[in-house]
Amino acid sequence: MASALRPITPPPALAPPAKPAGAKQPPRLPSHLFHHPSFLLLEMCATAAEVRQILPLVIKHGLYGEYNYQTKLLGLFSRFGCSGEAALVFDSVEAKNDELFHTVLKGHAKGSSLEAALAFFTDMRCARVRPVVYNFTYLLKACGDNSDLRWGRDIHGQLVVNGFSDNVYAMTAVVNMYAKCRQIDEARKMFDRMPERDLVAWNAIIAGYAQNGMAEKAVEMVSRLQEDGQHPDSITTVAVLPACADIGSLRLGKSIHAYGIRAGFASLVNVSSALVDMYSKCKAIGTARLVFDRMKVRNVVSWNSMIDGYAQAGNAEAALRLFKKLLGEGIKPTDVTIMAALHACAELQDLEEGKRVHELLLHSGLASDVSVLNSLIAMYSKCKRVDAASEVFATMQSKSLVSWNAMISGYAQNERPDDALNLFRKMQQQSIKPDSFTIVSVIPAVADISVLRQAKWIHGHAVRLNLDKNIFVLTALVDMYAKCGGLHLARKVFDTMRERHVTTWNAMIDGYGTHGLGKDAVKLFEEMRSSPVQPNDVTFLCVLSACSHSGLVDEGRKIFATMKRDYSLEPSMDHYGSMVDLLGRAGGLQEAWEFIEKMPIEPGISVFGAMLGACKIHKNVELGERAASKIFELEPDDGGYHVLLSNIYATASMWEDVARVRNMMEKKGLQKAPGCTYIELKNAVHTFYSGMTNHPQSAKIYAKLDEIIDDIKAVGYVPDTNSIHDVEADVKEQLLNTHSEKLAIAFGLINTSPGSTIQIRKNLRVCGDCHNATKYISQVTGREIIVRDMQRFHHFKDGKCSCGDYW
DNA sequence: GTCCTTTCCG
Repeated sequence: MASALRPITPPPALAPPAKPAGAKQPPRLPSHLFHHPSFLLLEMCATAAEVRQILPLVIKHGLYGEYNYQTKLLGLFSRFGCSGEAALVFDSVEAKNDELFHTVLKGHAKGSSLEAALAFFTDMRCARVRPVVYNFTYLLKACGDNSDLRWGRDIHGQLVVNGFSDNVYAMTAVVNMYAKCRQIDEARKMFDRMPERDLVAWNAIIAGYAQNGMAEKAVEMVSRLQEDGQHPDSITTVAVLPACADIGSLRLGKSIHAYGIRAGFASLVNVSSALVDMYSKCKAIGTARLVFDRMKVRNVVSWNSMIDGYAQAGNAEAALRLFKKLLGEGIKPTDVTIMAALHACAELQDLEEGKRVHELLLHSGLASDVSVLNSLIAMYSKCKRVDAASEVFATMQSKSLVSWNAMISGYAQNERPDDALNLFRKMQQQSIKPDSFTIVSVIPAVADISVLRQAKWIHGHAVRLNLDKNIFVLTALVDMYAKCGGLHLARKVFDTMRERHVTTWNAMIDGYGTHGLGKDAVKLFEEMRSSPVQPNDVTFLCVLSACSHSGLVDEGRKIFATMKRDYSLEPSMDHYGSMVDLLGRAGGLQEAWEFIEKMPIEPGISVFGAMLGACKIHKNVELGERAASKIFELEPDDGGYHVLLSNIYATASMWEDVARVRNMMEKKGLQKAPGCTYIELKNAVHTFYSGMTNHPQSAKIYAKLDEIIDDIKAVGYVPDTNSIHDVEADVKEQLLNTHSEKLAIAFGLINTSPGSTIQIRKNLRVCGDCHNATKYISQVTGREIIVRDMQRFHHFKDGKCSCGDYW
């Protein structure tokens, strides 16, 4: 547009002859001659800057005093939110007639702010100008667009006072306003009160239902309008198609498509775009693409519908391909385009592509769009770049609730639970009220910290916010309680739920599994099979790992077989890994190896990893070496697997091989993640590393540990020094005795009252000697000790562990 | 001159 304005000199043929300085003004044009080029240019203006560019031309030709020009300029300035300039023009008009007031009001209502429109409306009433119907329709539209229910009601009241309550136009606007302000029942009430309803009124109520999540009602109203003797038009179609998508009824969507074809408007851009959207939301992405490809005319909404359709369907590659095609065709992306592209980058965890979209966004004029920036936060978080996300969050000029939620979720997903919780507190300090998304984002952070007291604290928040009926919140609570050691609380929440998602069942089954209650996991899985919700691929991972942790080999085998047979689910690499774990852990190393050889897909790292772990438990050097060599081919730089292999050698006292692996690690610069154990005490989480002496209570802790070790030795504890070499026997013992698990337990014993449960968390797998020692400690102290490690829970009580020493 | 399609955080 700006470039179209560059030659602001009118064409010579129409330009008035140049006048020497001091010559008298050109004669005023009669008002019907407003087709002067400058008037046309004004009509083309899309920004205030463009109007200002043309204004000198208007003045130069003495047209500024023309009534038509004044009206036009007023309309433009008020539309572009330039109230000062609008007031200037307005004041310069000598004889202000009603029409002038109406034009200005329209401008304000259509383009600039609702406040400006309302203020002007008040001025207009003060000037005793009689309002007309479309004053109200414009004002109501502005109220609806701003979701301003209070002013909407006010204007509705004034409309009634002025006697327009039987006017179809006015009442349609009222219906629309209430629907946009999410007062769909009130909208319906007004609709029912209308003395007569034209198609536009019907369309308004249909769209209202569709936009308020009442898809069935929207569909019902389409039937009613036909009973009323009217015929749905293209707008009806466009309004009701999102409702079909909402219901997920392809059949219904197709019948509307067919109607559109019969009625001859199926190929309109808006209808086709809505069809693309409907088909992709009804999981018929191929049909969506077919409709899209057949479109003769497409607008950016058509592209957005298709791109987002792919992104939502999980076909991120196709989404990005189409996004690039859109850019290639020179179409200007909108906020929705960018959001869909970012969504696809997040899904693929494609940071480089994500950065390119970010770059594009900076030059697109959408750089301060809150929704787009929220998507950017999500994209960086999913690509494991939470610091980049946090930078976006910090520099946003305005934030919405979604921004806070996205950032909290980003921290929670990236193992930064403390940052997630701090942000959750901060938003409340700023009086921003959390919603169900916030709670669902914070809960995994609490689960990560694994402190039951905090779990109850966040649950309390959910209750106070009245969000404890939300199925997503409840599912997150089930998962969290299980991960915080409160398995019975998880089940309690689970049992109160009237509706459950597949993820709800998965969380509970996995909870039983990680707590070593394999039989309960299988039982719940059977219950699920006869429930309305059917298992998915994740369900099988949960139940198979539950079987594995409890040694339920036959059950696991049977369940694995049902996967494909009963549910047509193709086992993934992780499922095969679970099966190898199940067989191998139970001692069937040969069977596990044969299972790997018979796999229909090329076995990957998770499969050999499970094999290696089983070899460690059952001290099988030969198969362990074979599994390890496969792993090092696939992933040469993982420290954890090197340590596992070296431990297998150590258990077999093959010290030269231990040294060889350690050497290899050193050469590759690999390190074993340092083991550490967390324990919470009075709102603070204490972290212990092996051998650390810089804790304030170190002296007391080591003294307590000495005392305890003596006690447990007296009842039969023998330190397992097998895996240590090259040092004297007493040093070996000393090394074992300073493991982080033991330090944390000693700390717990000192600082908690006798008889209370001690709960700790280890970042890696719990060590064999510590596991054994903890059993004895539970016996001699009469304490219950709950240990969460990387994989599962161990409940120690009266000298026994819930895992049955099988982990 | 009133009605409509694509949207971020589980």
